[in-house]
This record gives sequence, structure tokens and C-alpha cells, in this order.
Amino acid sequence: MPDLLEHLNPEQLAAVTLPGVSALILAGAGSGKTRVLTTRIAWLISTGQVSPYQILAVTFTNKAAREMQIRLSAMLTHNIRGMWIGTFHGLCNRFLRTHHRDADLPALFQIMDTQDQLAVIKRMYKSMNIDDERYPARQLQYFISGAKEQGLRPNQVEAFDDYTRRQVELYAAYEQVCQREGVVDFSELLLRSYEVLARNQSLREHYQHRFRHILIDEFQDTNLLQYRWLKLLAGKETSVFAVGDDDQSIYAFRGADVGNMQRFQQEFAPIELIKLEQNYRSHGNILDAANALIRNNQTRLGKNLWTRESQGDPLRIYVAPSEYDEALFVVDAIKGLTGAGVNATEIAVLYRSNAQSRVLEHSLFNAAIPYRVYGGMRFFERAEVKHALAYLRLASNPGDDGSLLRVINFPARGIGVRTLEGLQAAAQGAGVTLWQAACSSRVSGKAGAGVAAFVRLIESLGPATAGMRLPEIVEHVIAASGLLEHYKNEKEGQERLDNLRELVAAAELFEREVETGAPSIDTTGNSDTLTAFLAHAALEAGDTQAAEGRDALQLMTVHTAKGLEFHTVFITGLEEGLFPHDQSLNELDGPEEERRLMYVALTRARRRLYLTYAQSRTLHGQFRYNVASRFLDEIPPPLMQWLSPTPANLVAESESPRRDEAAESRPPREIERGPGFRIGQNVIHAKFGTGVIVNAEGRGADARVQVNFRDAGLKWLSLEFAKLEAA
DNA sequence: GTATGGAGCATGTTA
DNA sequence: TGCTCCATAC
Repeated sequence: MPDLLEHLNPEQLAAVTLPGVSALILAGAGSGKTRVLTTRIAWLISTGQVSPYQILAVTFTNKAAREMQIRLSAMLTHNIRGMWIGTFHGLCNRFLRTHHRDADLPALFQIMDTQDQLAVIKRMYKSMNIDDERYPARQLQYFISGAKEQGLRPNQVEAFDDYTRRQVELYAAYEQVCQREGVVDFSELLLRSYEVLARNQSLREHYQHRFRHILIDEFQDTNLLQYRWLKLLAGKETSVFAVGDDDQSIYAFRGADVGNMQRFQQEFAPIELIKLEQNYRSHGNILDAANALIRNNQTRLGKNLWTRESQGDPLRIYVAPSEYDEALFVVDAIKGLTGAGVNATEIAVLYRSNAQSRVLEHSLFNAAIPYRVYGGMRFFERAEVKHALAYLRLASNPGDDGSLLRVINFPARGIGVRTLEGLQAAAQGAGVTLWQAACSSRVSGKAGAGVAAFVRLIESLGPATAGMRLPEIVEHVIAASGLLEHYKNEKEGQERLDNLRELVAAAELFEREVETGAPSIDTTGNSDTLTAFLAHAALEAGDTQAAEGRDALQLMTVHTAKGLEFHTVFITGLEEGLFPHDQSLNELDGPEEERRLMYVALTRARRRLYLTYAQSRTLHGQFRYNVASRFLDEIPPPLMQWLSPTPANLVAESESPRRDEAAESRPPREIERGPGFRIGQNVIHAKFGTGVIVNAEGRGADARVQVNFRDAGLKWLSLEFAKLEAA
């Protein structure tokens, strides 16, 4: 058991073994945050201070929750099933399933994702004759989520103008629809749990007494409602252990409130404050650059990362004339790196906005470099998967109008717009759900036959699948609904069929995890595995893209890269207007949030960091010239090595001569190692023949030259491996 | 019920 | 520039 605490540095050890008080752990990037969190839990349990049952550990992403569980089960021999560990939404789901009566929800309530939520709003607009131009559905969706994340119900939202008053009315109407249909959106999970706890004293005291330790990951990302939820759960005896990094707060735009860190210090006082500043990830130059950059922010609690590692390479800066040249540079550099033995999965190309990936992808494709792009459509969000899930949801809760509308005529059953309008009118008139209206529908003719067939189909699903295992149920529903047949007959249906098969596989995996009691799967309070699976599908939307090959290069936005690390990182598009982004500059705290974003980007790299920008770029069909990002000016020049001087920075250098170290930041005219190699030098290569050196980078073992061969064209060669001879 | 085209539009994103 | 959404036409 003491070996749990081995290899912890003094600050980590202090944090892990804090006696039962509340604490704020300021954990810098790469400082072993997850390790501290999980080791503390393991320490609390293995020293017998608490049982797993008394611990609540909450994260933002399923991935983080899973990682915690995996690490914990490696550290402990205890059964941790009784522990509450998961995402805010997952835990609230568990809570509401158990206390659905107190929460005034049906036992089989369904969870809507953002797509479903938008569909509900649009449907409501139609029945209320709302002008979508004046009150865009998307905007109302933000309005509702925003209000809920502040903990506000319609009657609590302050409205000083007619427009807002109308939005509040629509918010109220939306709530009625959801309540009638037994569906909840993501923020409702939290708000509803919060309200149950706030209103029900005995329940609240039960949980406050139960949870002796509450641990929160990524505390800087919490919103106001999450903060208040935690505060309600924490009793007098509870110690709250909040881990976060204000410098990595990059989600203010979706409601995260760094102010929670100050709030926590005041309202949970007295608390312990521990800073984890030793970084175990990056070389010194990378950290120095990150520290120097973030020092430009005014509002921060203050931290300075340091490392025992060597300084390492300087940051490599490349200025490209256009985004195409930027992409070509990245491709060349990657070829060099993988050629020198760096695994492609250990290389990440980061950008500020998704639109930038296209040019990069194009060049990578042409160069036949396998890559993987993060972001975009996720597995459980695909249309065919959602169709299948809609049938499953109807089997368990036919009152779910959204699911009914999605599939009542898919595959086509001859139920057209007019029939549907009739059904909707009947439902509205009688104040019932569409399903009830459909059951008592007396539509005649073909449409009537279609509706009747649909009703019979849904009604048959329950009895037909009784006693089946989850994957069999899913398989049955896919076939009985006609989805299978439909996609088989569709020309481009193969991929959709594959996804449906994948859904059966997902059900299989899910069932296995339920049986083996994997703590990530939670069936507490669920009446059956199907309901749990449907909640799982909504709460964990799955991966964004199937892995394309094993050794694929990683492409993603800086936001997506948070929490990850790579041997080599390229930060591209470092231009004013792009990074920092134009639109952020008008926002309150926008510029500082952009800088934190850059800080996150820099600290992803372990060994090697490339910063690139394009002097010109076409964005949204608009060609424009750009100046270098301010962030490049905020990194001390001695830490940087310019791989391609631009006239601009040559001028700058002659105007203000820099210290001696600045010599490193100029492109190397002489290439160390290999006698007398220079740019412009003619060389001979055993395989490629004769050529001329046109570019060079790196020193020592890293030194590489770009040679334009007469026959073989442009090639990057590592001086260490390639046998080059002067001609 | 599906195909086509034009208008409008364009940060970041977890559950 | 490229997509998403909606209206219109078949």
C-alpha cells in the first residue's frame, strides 16, 4: 500500500494525503493531475478511511471517467462498484432513475441529444405558428440551455425587453412539451437533479451524509449549475477536492465559469491550496515558451511550470507564403520525422478552426500519409443509428413524439405530410401524445392502413423481444422495422448497413460490460438493460470517426487536443484574425481565453514543437493577407528557430540586433555535422543522384536538409542516415 | 417522396 | 470556397 505513494513529488504527496478538508489543487499542464486524483481515491480507500460507497468522483468527459476507473482498478483490489464515478450527466442520470418519482419523471424517461432538442423546438414552433425568422430555433436552444445552466426556470429568468419575454414564454412551452413526452435534454438532467436535492431535505441529507469525499476533475470548466449542485451534495463532513487549472480554461463560450475557483475558495473556506508546478511532459524550451506567453494574461491565479528535463530543441517557426505552402511544409516535416522513427500517432497537427483542416488533408492525401481527423459526426448521431434507436425508444416509451415522427414514415409507409398533420391536430386537440392519437386514429384509405401498420409494428416489438438478450432485441428491431430491407435496396446503403451491424455489436459489448460489472456501466435504478443502453447511447455519443489505420497522424482543433500529449506538435495558422480568432476579440475575456488556448496548444508537445503561419490565405472564399499572430511575439526569441526568414523579420532583426543567442533563431547557413554542407551546395546521393541543397533544419542528430534532385525532385534527408557527398 | 438549385453563411464543443 | 437548408419542380 505505501508503494501507492512512491514516486510522488512533495506537492503531489501533500495533495494525495491531505486530511479531510476541502482543497483546491492548481494543477498545471502535464503535472500529473489525473494521477493525483486517482491516487488520492486509492489512498483514501486502501487506508480504510472510507469505503468506495462514500466517494463521489466527477469528470466532464466519458473518456476521463473511464481512464480514472481503469487506473483505480489497477491500484485497488477493492470492488469499486458502489462508488459514484462518472460524468456530471451520467451521475445525474443515475440519480434521476433512482428518484424519478421525486423528480416527477416517468421511470423510462428518455434523454435527448442536441439534435433531438432542436427537433422538439422546431416541432413546437410549427404547432404554435412561431416565426422561425424572428426567433431562430438554434438561438432559442442556446437561450434555454444557457438559462438552465444558470439554474433558472422560465419564471426565474429576468426579461427586460419584449424579445426576451417572448423567449421566456417559448422556454416555458418547451418545458411543457418535454414533460408531456417524458424526455429530458442534457442540461435538464442536471437542473432536475439539483432541484430534487434542493427541495427534498431528507434526500439531500442522505447524500450529504453518504459522500465523505467529493473529487472534481477540470474544475475550471464547471458552470454555475454544476457548482451549485456540488455545493448541495457536500455536507458539513464532506471534503471537496477540486482539481483544475485556470490557465487552461477554454470553454467560457459554453458556459464554463472560472469564477467558480474563487467562489470555491471563499464559500468552502478554509481550504487548502496546493500548486502542482512540476511538469513531467515537455522539454524546457517548450515550457519556457508557454510560461512566457501565459504571463501576458492579467486574470490568473499564477503558476509557473518547471521541469527536470533538458532544454531540448528550440521551437521551430516556419513562415509560408500561402496556406498551401504551409501544408506542404507540414507534410515534408512529417515525412522527415516518421523517416527518423517517430510514430505517426505521436504527431499532432493542430489548428484553431475546423475549416483549416481541408488544405492540410489535401496535401496529406496527395503525399499518401495516413491521418485521422477528430471532430464531426459521431457514431450514435448518424441518421441510420438514430432511426434504429428511435424504434427502440418507442418500444419502451411510445409517448416519445420525437422518435415517433422520426420513423413513422421511415421506411416509407405511405404516411404523408397531410396524414401527419391530421394526427398532430388530433393529438393537440385531445391533449395527448401522437402515439395515442395514432392508436385511436380513424384515418381511412391507404394512409389509414399505413398508420395501423405502424401501430401494429410498434406494439409487436415488446412481445416479440420479450426474454431476448439486448443485442438480439436490437437485431430484431432493425429487421422488423424494415430498416435493414430499406438500406439493402439503397445504392449507397452499404455503409449504413455496416453502422447498423456496428450498433448490434455495441449492444453486445454493452451487455457484456453490464454482466461483468464494469463500473462505467451503470444500471442502478434502471428497470432494464435496454433503457440503460438507450441512456448510454445518448450520454456517450461514441467516437467521431473510425480509426483509419494504425499509424495515422492526428489532426484536430486545439480545443480537442486539451488533455492529450504528443511527441511532436504542429500549431498551424498562427495569424492575427485566425489565432487569435477575430470574433473572440470582441468577447469579454476573449483575448485572454485565446491566449489560454495557445497555452494549451503549446503544452501538448513533449519534444518538438513547430509553429507555422501563412502570409496569405483564402478563408470563406475570401483571399486575404495576414500578419503573424501576436502570440509569436510573446515567445522569447531565443527559444525560437526560424526555418524560413521573411523579409519582415529580417528587417526586424537588422533594426534591433538581438542578443547572441538570437543567432540560433536564424536559419542555419552552415549545417552542423557533415563537413561543409551549406544551402546551395551541390551534392550526390547514392540512390537519388545529383542535386542541390535548398533548405535545412535542425542540428546535431536532428539535422536534415532538403535537396532538390535533378531526377528525383525535392526530398528531405536526415544527415544522420542519408549518405550525402559533396559534389 | 425525391431531385435539384439557389440563397445564405461561416469559432471553439462535452454530455 | 463549400456546406446546409429550404423552396420549387417533377
